[in-house]
Amino acid sequence: MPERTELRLTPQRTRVLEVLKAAEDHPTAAEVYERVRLAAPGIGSATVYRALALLVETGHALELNLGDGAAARYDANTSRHDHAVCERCGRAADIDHPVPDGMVAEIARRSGFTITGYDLQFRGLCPECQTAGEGNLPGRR
Amino acid sequence: MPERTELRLTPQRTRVLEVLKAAEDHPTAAEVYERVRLAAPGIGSATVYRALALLVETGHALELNLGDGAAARYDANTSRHDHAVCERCGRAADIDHPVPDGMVAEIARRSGFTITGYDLQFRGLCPECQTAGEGNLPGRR
DNA sequence: CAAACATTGAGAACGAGTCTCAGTATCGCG
DNA sequence: CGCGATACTGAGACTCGTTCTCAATGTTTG
Repeated sequence: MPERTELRLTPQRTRVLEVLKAAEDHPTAAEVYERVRLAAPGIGSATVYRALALLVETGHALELNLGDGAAARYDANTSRHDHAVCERCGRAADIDHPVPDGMVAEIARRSGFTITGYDLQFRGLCPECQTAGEGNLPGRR
Repeated sequence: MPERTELRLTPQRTRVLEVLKAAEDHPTAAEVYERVRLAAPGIGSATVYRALALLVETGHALELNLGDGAAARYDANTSRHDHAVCERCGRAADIDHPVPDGMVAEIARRSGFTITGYDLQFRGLCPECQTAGEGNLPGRR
């Protein structure tokens, strides 16, 4: 895999990376763009999208696909981890419990695919929503 | 739990369901639309999208979000299974190899979530794209 | 310094999907 | 059967997130 490692650190890219690192949540590209604009109003969306792609490519960020047809989310925590997504409030908890290598190998063997990775999200109710009962969900579609 | 149970089986909806059931692959909505048009040239895309949403809602089909901003895909096989997605051509193969219950229980215990299910997609290269080398990808952007 | 190359911002273009609207089909009921 | 209420349809305009194009600007290297 022709991994790209080098990246010219322009002011724009620095800001994108800063926003990502400061983010407590897992912002979408559009959200990153919004936040970067606060600090650098003149920046173009194309630049932010390009920067994000570059950061992912160079291993400085992860792109998460949390299903649901939602837009990809970005995460400056580049270590491998999965998520448990609350079906009620949308909160995502980090899960650090990889699928066993043996299972991946077995699936590769059966399917004929060369497996380079996987995305795994658990669905359920977070502890808060379990106790909160059937009341007030926030404005999730 | 199924909010909506009734569904009027119009000719258009019947065709959409037929196409889905006949599909060996996991067509996107746009592909379903194309195929339905072969049999019913006058049909509108809105009708197909509406029919697909309805089929998913009534439990006759599954909607797969295979990540990466790709279009949703539909599957008339409504039993639990996962997918391996080709990063090159987008094709999805069925994977019938569930995550062990023990692992799910362990994750529930550690995270405090009540886990009701999970979505798992493997990424990689399908057999065809492995042998096809770096040449001719289909019209994937 | 100058040519070669990389990066940028603006906005056009794109593709998937949704919405609106007027017309048509179907249903329920007297 | 007749008729009004309701559901469904097709066309196409529209939205939204994202990518592309391109001229301008910045940076590197010889």
